[in-house]
Amino acid sequence: MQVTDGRSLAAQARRAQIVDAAIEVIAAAGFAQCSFGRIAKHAGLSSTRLISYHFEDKSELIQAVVDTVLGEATRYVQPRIAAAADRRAALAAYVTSNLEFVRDHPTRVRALVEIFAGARNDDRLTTSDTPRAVAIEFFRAGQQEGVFRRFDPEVMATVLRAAIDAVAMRPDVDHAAYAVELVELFDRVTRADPAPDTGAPRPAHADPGAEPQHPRRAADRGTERTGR
Amino acid sequence: MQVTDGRSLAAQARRAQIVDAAIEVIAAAGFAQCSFGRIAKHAGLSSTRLISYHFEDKSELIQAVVDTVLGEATRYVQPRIAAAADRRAALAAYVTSNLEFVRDHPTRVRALVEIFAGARNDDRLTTSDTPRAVAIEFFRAGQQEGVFRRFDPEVMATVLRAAIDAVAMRPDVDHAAYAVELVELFDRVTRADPAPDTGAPRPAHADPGAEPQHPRRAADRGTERTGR
Amino acid sequence: MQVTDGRSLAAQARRAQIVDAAIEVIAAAGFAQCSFGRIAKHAGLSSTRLISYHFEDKSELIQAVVDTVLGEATRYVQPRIAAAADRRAALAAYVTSNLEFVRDHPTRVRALVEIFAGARNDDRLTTSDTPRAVAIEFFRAGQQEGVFRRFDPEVMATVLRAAIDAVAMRPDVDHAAYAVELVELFDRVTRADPAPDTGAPRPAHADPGAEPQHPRRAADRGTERTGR
Amino acid sequence: MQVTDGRSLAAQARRAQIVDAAIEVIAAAGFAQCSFGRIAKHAGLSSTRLISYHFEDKSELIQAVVDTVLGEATRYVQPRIAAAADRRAALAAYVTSNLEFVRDHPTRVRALVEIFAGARNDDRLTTSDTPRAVAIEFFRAGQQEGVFRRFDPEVMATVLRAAIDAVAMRPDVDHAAYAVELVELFDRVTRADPAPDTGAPRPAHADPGAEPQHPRRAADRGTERTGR
DNA sequence: TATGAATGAGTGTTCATTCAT
DNA sequence: GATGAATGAACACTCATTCAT
Repeated sequence: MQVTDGRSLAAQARRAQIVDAAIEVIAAAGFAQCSFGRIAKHAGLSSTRLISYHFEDKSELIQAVVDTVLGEATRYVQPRIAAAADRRAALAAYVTSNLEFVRDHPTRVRALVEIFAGARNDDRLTTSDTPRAVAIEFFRAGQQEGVFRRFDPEVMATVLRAAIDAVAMRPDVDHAAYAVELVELFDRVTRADPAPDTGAPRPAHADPGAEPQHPRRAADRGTERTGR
Repeated sequence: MQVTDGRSLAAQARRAQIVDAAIEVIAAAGFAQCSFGRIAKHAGLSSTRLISYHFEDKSELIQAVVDTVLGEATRYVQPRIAAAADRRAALAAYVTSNLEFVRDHPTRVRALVEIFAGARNDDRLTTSDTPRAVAIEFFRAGQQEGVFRRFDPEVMATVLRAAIDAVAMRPDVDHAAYAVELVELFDRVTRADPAPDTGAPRPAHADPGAEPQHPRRAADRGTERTGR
Repeated sequence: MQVTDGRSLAAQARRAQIVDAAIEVIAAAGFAQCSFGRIAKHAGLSSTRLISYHFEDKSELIQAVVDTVLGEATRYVQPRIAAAADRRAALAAYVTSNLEFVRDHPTRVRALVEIFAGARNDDRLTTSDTPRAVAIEFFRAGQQEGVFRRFDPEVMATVLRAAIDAVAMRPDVDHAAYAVELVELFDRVTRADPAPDTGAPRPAHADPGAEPQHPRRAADRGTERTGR
Repeated sequence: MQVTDGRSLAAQARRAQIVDAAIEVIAAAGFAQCSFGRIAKHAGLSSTRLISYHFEDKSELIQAVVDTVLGEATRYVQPRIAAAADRRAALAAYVTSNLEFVRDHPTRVRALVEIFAGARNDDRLTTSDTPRAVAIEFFRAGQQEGVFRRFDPEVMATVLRAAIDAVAMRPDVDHAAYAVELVELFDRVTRADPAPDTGAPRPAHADPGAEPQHPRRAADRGTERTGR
C-alpha cells in the first residue's frame, strides 16, 4: 500500500475514475443532473456508496473535478505562454492554446464551465487561482509595460474568459477559425494606439501621464501588423 | 371576470406573481434549485398545487419567465437602438442600454442567464428570437453597410453576448464604468480600418455626425476588404 | 326548459356528451386512467367542474356509462333473440348479435368490459340485470324445455360471457369468423345428447329423473346437424 | 453475503416479501389501486423507499409479480399435463390442474388476472410465454394428431383461458364442480366427430385407454374435415 | 477497501372535490 | 347552466447520506 499525498495508489486511481465519470456526466447532462446515482451508473459501480466512501461529500467531488481540469488546462497553456517572444505574442498564445485545449478536451472544459455556471456560493468551491484572476494580472502587467493601451483589466479579463468559455458550450464551432478571429479581436482591442506622428492631442482615454510607450516597440508592432 | 388573451385578470395576476417569485428564486439559488416548493414558500402560497394549477408544466413556467424578462429587455433596448443616428451609435446604444437594463433589473437578468446556462435541450425552451441571433444579424448588416470591418459575425456576437451576460453574474461590478469600457472595446474591434491611401490623421473616435457614411465609401472599403 | 326524467334537455345532452367522452377515454386508456381531467380534455371542456356539476361524483358517471351501453346492447340483442324460431336458434342469435354489437361498437363494449374488470365493490355499481344473470336464466329455461343437455347453467353462462367479452379486448379479431366458431362451439356444448338407439345406460351426468327429452325434437336436431 | 442470480439472499427475501405484499394488495384492491404506499403499509415497511430501492421501477415490480405467479402456476400445471396418457387426458389435466391452482392460490391468480386486465401496452409487460399462446399451440398439436376436431385454435384458446380466468374473479365458486363441468365442456367441444360410415354405437365418453389413436384414423378424419 | 441495505426529505405531477360566483 | 380558482392528498421517483458489515 504505497502512499502519496496521504492516499494509496489504489484509492488515487479510484478517485480518478470517479472524477472522470463525473466529468462525463456533467458535460453530457449538466451540473444539476450530476448525482451520485448517475455517476455510479456511468462508471459501472454497483452502488453510490463507493463515491461517498472516497469523497467526504458531493462538494469535495466537485472540487476534485475543478482541480483536476484546471490543473490540466494550466499545464497545457502555461508553457505556451512562457514560450512567447513578447507579451502580445503571449496574448495570442493564451487565446490559441486555450482554444486548443477546448478543442482537444471539450468534455472536460464543458464540465468546468457547467460547474462554474451552476455552482453557488454555499457549494464552497475554492478556486484560489481562477482563470479570470490570472488574466487580470496578465493585462495589468502588459499595461505597465506599455504594450497594452489603457483599459480596465477586469473588464477585459471578463470578456476574454467569457469569450473562451462560450466556445466550450457551442459544440458546432470551428475551433481554428474561432481562434484566428479571437486572436485578431483581442489584439486589436488591447494594443496601444500608435504614437501620434503629429503634435495633435492624444485621445482622451489614453492617459498621457502614464508610462510612455516606447516608439520603437510601437513601430515594431506597426510593421508586424502591416505584414499580416 | 374580464378576460384578455384567454386568461382572466385574476389568473394573469397570479401567474405574474408566480413568475416573479420564480425569478427571485432562480436568481438567488440557481436554476437547479428552483423547485415548486421553493417558489411557493417564497411567494407565500399555501401549496405548490397553485403553481401547477396555473402552469401546465414546470417548463411552461420557465418559458413564462424567459418570455417575460426577454420581453421587458427588448422593450427597453430596442427603442434606444432605433433612436441612434447610425449603426455605430446603435452598437454603443445596444451595449449601453443592455447594461442599463442589467443594472436596473439585475435579478431578472440573472434569472435569465441562469436559465439559459442550466437548461438542456430536452427542456424544450423556445426562444425564436434569441439575443445572440439578433446580434449576429446586427453585425452582418453593419458589414454590408461598410461600417464594420470584416470579422465573423457569429464570433463577434458570441463575444458581445458573453460579455454582457457576464456582468449580470458579477454583482459587484460598476455598471457605468463597465458600460464605457465595453462601448469603447466593441467600437474598436468592429470599426472598419481607415482607408490606407491618405496620410491624413484619423480621429480616435469617428464622430458619426461629422462623417456621414456615403455608399461610395462603403464600396471603397469593400474592395479594401477583398484585398485582405 | 323542457324537462324529462327530472332533467332538462340541455342537461341531458351535456350528460350524454360527457358519457361519450368517458367511454372513449376508458376504451383508449383503460378504466384506471379515466380521470375527470382526461375526460374534460377529451371532450374539449375548459374545466372538470362541468363534469362534477352534472354528476354527483365519479361513480355516478361510471354508472351512467354502464347503463347507457348496457341499454344499447340490450336494445340491439333482445329483438334478435325474440325473433328466433326456437331456443337453439335463440342461442345462435344471442352469440351472433352480441358479436355484431361488439363489431359495430367496439369502443363502447371495450369501455364496459374495462369497467367490469376494473371496478371494485366499493365503487357501488348497481347492475341489477347483469348479462351473466340473463344468460343463466336462458340456459336454465332451455334445460327445462329439454333442448339443452344437463350442465351447470352458471358455469355455462360464465363461459359464454367470458368468451364474448374477450373478443372486445382483442381488436385484431375477425368478428364474422369468430361468431361462426362460437355459435358452433356453444351449439355443440349445450345440445342435448341424441336419444340412445340402444337400451344402453345414459351417461352418468345426464340425470334420467329430469324432464325427459322429446324424441321428436331431438331427432329434428339430429337431421339438422347432419345437414350442416 | 451468499449470492445467487446476482442478488444476495437478504435482497431476494426482501423482494419476495414485497412481491407477496403487492399480490395481496392487487388481489384485494385491484391493479389500479396498487401503489407503493399501499404495498408498504400492507407489508409493514417504514417507507416506500424500500420498494424503489429493491425494484428499479414500478413496472419491474409488476413484472416480478407476473413472473413469480406464472412460474408457480407453470410448475404446478406442467407435470400434470405431462403425466396424462394422451392429449385428451392432457386437456382434462390442463383444466383440472389450472382450477386446482386457482383454488389453492386464489389471491395470486386474481392478482395475475387483474394485472393482465389492467395493464396497458405502454406498461411494457414481457410475457414471452403467455398462457393463451401455450393453449393455442396445444390445440393445434391435438388437431394435427387428429384427436381434436377442426376449430379455430385461437378462438378455442381464448375461450378456454377466459373460462379459467373468470373463476378466479368469482370467489364464491365451487371449484370442484366447476372443474368437472369445464372438463366435460371442453371435451365435448374439442373431440373429433365419430366416423359417420359405421352405425356402431359410440361411447359418450371416449375412453382414451380403450381406443388407441391410430395414424390411419387420424387420416380418415382429415379427409372428413376436408369435406366440410 | 469496498458494498448492500436502508431511509427521510423532496421532486413534479395528478387526483376528485369544494368554494364562490 | 356553467365556470375559474383553489386545495390537500396521493402518486412514482430521485436525492445524498448513514448503518453495519
